[in-house]
Amino acid sequence: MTYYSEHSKVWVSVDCIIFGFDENKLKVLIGRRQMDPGRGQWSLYGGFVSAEESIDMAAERTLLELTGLHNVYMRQVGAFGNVDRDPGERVISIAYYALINVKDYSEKLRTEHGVEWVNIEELPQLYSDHNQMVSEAWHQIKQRMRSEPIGFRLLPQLFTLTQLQRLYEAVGGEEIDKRNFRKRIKEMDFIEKTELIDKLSSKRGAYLYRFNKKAFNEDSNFKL
Amino acid sequence: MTYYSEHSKVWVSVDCIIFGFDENKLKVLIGRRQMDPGRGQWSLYGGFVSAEESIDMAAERTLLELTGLHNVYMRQVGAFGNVDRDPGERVISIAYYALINVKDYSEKLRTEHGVEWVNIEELPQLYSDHNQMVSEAWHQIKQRMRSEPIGFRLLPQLFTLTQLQRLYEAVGGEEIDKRNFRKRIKEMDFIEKTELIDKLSSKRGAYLYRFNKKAFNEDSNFKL
DNA sequence: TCAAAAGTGTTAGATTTACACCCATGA
DNA sequence: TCATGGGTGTAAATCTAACACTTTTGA
Repeated sequence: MTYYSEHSKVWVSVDCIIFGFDENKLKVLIGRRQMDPGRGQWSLYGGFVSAEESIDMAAERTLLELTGLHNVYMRQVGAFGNVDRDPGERVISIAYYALINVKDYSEKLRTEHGVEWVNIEELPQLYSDHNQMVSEAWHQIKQRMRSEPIGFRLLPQLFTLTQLQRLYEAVGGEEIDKRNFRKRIKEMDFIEKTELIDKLSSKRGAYLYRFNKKAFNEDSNFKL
Repeated sequence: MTYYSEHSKVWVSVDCIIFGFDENKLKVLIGRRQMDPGRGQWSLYGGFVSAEESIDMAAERTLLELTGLHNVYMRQVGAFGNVDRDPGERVISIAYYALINVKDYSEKLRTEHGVEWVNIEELPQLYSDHNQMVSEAWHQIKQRMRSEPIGFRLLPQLFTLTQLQRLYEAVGGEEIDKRNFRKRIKEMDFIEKTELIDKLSSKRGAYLYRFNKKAFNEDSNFKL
């Protein structure tokens, strides 16, 4: 308290927009808020930033606490700091989004925490300014997914081209021409066709592909 | 202190990356830090967020304090929150960038505050993580200037096409073909040619243009 | 008279978009 | 046998990028 003691401090929290992709829809993980004020309202999952951790670490810790997952793709959305954004106290919150494969999140843990995957187009009203955070995060991944190969984080390691296309359609919010899409994919050598065939989603079966991160780092140019 | 009292609070500050354009260069306003720790180091201009103001208001207040300017284009860059980013105490800082016309900032006020316009390519080492803030802010305006007509904020109301081109070159960091540039400008009807001629920067003289905001809002499609 | 900046069109190449049919299989 | 999703190529249109000379005028 030596330098800045004449200034007042505030609570700082992090809120996580956890994106998943399932049933051809972009989903967000939300739950009922467990504390006052606003107990019982739909909400993003968040937590307070403690004195000994960076804001990035706080976001990672919060995500880990909820999902048990490490090494997740997370990026900051921005700080939300209206004075009355939280109905209880003055809290500044920093939003982060995370991209996970829904299959990596155990149903058991999910239900234990009482959170649910909800279609991003059908979100209920959320606590505080959380809807705004989600919109902003969605906007950001829309942009970023065109120029960086981050979409794969939302898919299993092996995926079909149709799955990949549906993902891009769900995030971008509009249909994509199948042939044009596949043409562009074929130009990216780091999206590798395997000899494996997925028989779950069609009778004929579809080739499974994988994203080769190492090949991407050498070759590295992505554009969709 | 009723709801969240078990959690610790932190100081939150705002730091302003104030961009200007002069002598065909993108410039940033920096000054010598007036307080400990780090007194005397080159630094962005900033201030603490008080309990009664939003973070956006804190940024506006800080900018007003330094420049006397209202209604400036300001956007949040993001939150910077490493534990030891500030050498004195744990402070989370939210960076904002502002775009101003250097002519709108009186030399008198500027010297009173002891700040200077420095070419963004030639910035010295700045206090704390301020260089990182500047890089990130620069990156963001580079992106945004291609899709939104915000560059005009850095120019006088009346400007020549060469000035506009030099601005885009300075921000983008690469040369632009003159004819292609002017072709695209001509397609945007909200960039209006006036009958006025600027004789300062060339012997022959160049037509002055103005950005018509109202026309833009009706017509509205910008791409550079 | 010459240096310095203003102003002006065309063309080749690259990129983007639109579009329709056959294939393989399980039910 | 038929409904379902998998897989494939071409052509027109649009966009982008490259490029050079004439004009004006103050010094």
